[in-house]
Amino acid sequence: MVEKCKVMDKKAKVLDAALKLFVEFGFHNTPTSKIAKEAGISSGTLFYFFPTKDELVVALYLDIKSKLGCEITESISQETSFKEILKKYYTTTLDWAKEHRDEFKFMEQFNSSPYLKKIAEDEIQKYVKPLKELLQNAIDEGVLKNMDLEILFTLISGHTFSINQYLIISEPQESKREQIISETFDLLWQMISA
Amino acid sequence: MVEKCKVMDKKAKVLDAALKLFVEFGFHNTPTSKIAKEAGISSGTLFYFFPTKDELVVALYLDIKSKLGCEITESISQETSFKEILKKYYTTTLDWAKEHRDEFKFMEQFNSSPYLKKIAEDEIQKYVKPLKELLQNAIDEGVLKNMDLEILFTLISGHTFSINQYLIISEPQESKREQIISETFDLLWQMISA
DNA sequence: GTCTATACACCGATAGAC
DNA sequence: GTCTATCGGTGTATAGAC
Repeated sequence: MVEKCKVMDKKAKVLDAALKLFVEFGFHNTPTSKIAKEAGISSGTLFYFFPTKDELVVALYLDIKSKLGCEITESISQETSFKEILKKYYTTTLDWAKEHRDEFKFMEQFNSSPYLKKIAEDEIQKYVKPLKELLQNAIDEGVLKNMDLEILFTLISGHTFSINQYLIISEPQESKREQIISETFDLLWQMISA
Repeated sequence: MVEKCKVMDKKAKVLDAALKLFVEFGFHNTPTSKIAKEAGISSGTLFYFFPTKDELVVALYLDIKSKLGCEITESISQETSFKEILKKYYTTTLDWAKEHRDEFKFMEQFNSSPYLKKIAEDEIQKYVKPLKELLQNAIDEGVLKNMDLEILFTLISGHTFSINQYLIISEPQESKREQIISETFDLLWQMISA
């Protein structure tokens, strides 16, 4: 047990260091030697935990994805009406992105890179399936416009993503921020609700 | 003149080759030697035109940006009403993305990479300024909801971008495609119009 | 302007001691 | 599990002939 904790700790330190450096310099301009140094370990130890650099990159991505997934699942568990659930989805994602700026930036970089091919399709779907099921129900119940599920999903993701970009760049004060989130959710809702 | 044409031709070939390889393998997994080979020239010649690999990457980005900019400027010149202009903006962007898949994929990769820092802010703004002015006018005239210009711009870009992603992945038939574009534009319009 | 040949730095990964 | 030392491969960029 003690052993395992130690392992996780080192692994986590490597992932932390890698995240920080990847976001600043990009995957390729970040040598494993620098990651090891930043993590406070030797190069040999890094490769003991992650057999290749690629595996490290992928592991980091999956780690972040799962953390965000947990956060969202937890936050929506208390809501009941569909609109409230969706709003929670929206706000939680934006809040998480604010508190985990590097993680978001990294995911963005990863998603639009050829690395994405290395991830199995079902691994990707795992995190979006719950939301898609929710949306399908809402369509069936006449809460949302009767449109193609994939388009609907795309619209919501795109909206969330772009408002997130805006919030990151403009850095509004907390009260202003909440207002923007609330108002842009209303706009989204207006677009997709029946 | 003949000299200049020859130069442009070689440069263009390098940019073509680089685009193709970057999209498939990513920036870092594409050595300059392979770019030169794909372009049918020697490594030395490549560095004669582009002093560093970074400059090549940036030049490619600016080249693509400017081509898309031209296309849009041209296409909207004949429209008169604001709604028609915006729709033309929307459809032209999506059509261009369809015909220039690699270019779009590359821009996406570039935009979410640390390379973006290498581009001057005004260089980026150059291409978005015309649209922003248009939007400001529409707000002032009461055609669009009175909201923050930057948010409005973000919303439109995000919408366009995400529908583009959807169209690329789902590859609908031409008639279906046109229907999707038309309907999603209506959704966008519903969201932003006064 | 274009080529060939090559310098030389760097990086990912391994070997082997502890 | 962790370190140090190092190898082999690769990639950017240059030098110099044509």
